[in-house]
Amino acid sequence: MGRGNITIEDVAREAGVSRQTVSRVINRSPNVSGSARSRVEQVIETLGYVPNAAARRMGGARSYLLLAAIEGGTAGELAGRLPLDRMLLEGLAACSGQGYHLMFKQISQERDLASALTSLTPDGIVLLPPLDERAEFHHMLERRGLAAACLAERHEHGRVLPGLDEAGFGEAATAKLIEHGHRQVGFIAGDGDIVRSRRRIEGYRRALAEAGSRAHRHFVSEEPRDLAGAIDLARGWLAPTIRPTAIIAGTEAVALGVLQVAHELGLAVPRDLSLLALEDTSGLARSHPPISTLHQPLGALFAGACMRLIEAGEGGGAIRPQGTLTPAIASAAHVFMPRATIARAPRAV
Amino acid sequence: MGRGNITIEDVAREAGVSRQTVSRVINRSPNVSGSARSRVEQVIETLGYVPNAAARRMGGARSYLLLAAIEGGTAGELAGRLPLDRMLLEGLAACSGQGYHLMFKQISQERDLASALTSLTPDGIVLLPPLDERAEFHHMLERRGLAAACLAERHEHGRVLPGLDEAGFGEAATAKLIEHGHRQVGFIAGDGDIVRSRRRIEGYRRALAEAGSRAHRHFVSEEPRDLAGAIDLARGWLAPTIRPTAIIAGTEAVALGVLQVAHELGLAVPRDLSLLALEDTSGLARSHPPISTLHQPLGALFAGACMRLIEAGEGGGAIRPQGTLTPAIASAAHVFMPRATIARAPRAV
DNA sequence: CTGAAAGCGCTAACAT
DNA sequence: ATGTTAGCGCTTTCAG
Repeated sequence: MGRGNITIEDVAREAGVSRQTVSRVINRSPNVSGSARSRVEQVIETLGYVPNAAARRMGGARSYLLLAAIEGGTAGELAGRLPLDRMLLEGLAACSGQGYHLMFKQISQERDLASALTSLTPDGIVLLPPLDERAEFHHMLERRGLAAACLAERHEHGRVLPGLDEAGFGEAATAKLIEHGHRQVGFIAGDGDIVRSRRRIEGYRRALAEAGSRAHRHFVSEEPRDLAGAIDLARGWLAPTIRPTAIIAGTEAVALGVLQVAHELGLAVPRDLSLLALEDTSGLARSHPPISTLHQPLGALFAGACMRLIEAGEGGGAIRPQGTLTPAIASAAHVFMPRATIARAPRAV
Repeated sequence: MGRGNITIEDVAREAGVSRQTVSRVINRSPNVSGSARSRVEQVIETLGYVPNAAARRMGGARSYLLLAAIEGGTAGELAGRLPLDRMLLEGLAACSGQGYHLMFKQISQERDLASALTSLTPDGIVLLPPLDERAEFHHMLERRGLAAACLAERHEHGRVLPGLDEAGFGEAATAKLIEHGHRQVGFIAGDGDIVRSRRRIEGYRRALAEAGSRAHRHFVSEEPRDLAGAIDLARGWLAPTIRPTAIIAGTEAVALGVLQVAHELGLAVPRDLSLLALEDTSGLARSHPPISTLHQPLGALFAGACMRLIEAGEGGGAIRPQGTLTPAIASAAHVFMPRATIARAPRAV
């Protein structure tokens, strides 16, 4: 027994069957008689047997390991890019529910990916943004026949591409306000991923242009704003007579800042000003009034990606290449949290 | 070559040595001639060889895997307890720098721990709070001869116990304010881990009592406060003539709330009111004025715990039991970030 | 449906 | 200093 752990051998002996039968039971092979199966399951329970993951992999089968690839950079640099804490917890829940393990790894170059793959031989890999846009990575994975997944897919030029649809996200947020009669909609980017902010603004512009508004020429702040920056900007926008009737805030800090300025200026929210935040935090749920959000549920999207990878693996023993992955149906790309900061636009501006 | 990966065998053949010599090179064994070593290293580089982690474990040696045990619960429940995103990133950096892998796992009961250990056979395990106080877990690890580490240790009743010294943390924060002449120091707990908040308050009380103050009888809020709650409370405290001259805020939200109330009431910060937050976030660094913090660098503490585990393993081939772990010298238990919200107490209250 | 044999890639232990 | 041998625990063959 080597290090004293209970092995498949122990279970086999105790149950009076061969190792192979035990193996079939733990791998849910159909070719096991009911009696043998129940006996083995009984012994497994009694002995508290747990298969050794490394040995399992060595047998040449699945590794029951999923890899989540994070972009390179220090903790400080990556701060706020992705809600890694939620993704970790929700991904863990999805994986361990299926008997899978989950491991995160920072990947900068192709060789990092190659090392991780040969060293760990995962059954699948989730390319977290912005790695999901690196064609080289997809190629390498395809070459190795490894299942890959992204948080979501976007539709562009009639094609389906990997990556979050940030433009669509910005568009949807804007549409939500337009629905309520707003035309003078402002957009303030928060600090975080600048690239993603830009894309959201594209969508915002598109939606406003289609609605015949020109607000996107005056009321956009592309540069990242923190609380103080948002406050400064909001004062400039909201004090004049001609002002936005609704503002989209990229982050919690921006939303709180705008809300504060509205208070200062005596603007009632949402009567005089509607407010929509693009991330969902506890602070927003508890402000006065609580702030409505349209956000990407990245934790759920990540868990969904893990599930798809697992299903792809379970499918036929062999792991299907990335192309055959089922679409991200598990969770919506964005979720609206109606709270108390969206109302119909006032008649005149 | 099985799945097409380069194995130690390929390297050995190419370098004209035995597998064992290659193994010795990658494991930094001293018993290799310079010529053989350089030849092997050359081939490894050329072929891009990376050892297979599973096979390495199977060889009976180290697994080069560290496990971080998180308490059970959903992502929502655990929100804000621990800065898992930072810990993940900083831990990853520490581990991968040493050729180690890092895996997080939620552990609720003993059997979860047992499963994780037999399934993954990690070389060491970090018990994240509050798991670090579960004696059963320590016992199990000791029984298995597995190295364990916590984020930090605390000193209590003359004994060294696992776990963060939350009381000492609260005490240090209070002392910092007392140093500046404050006696009327308030404490507002944020939402998050209630148990930890309580302990901090213990330390806070102790420090004030020793300084001969009775402020801790009036100006303590044990119950978790969010932004709105903090604002309500702060209004009650700061409007009267007899009021705290300094406030310790458990979280960012609380600190920002207090600051807002100070503004409302025309209290200058820090002239009329000093403010110290117990967590360090970008929002605090950017408020007006930026808020001073005394915080636990949990990311760094976690990375330090990983390093200690790795060193313990490297030490003598066999992994040393937990008792022999070196203390957490890598990083201080708390870090003071002087910004602009602490000043000497006003003369009269 | 079940068992026996062979081997995954690596490293301890033992030789040399 | 280096090579040889024997597994680690499991799963894939391939036979019954």
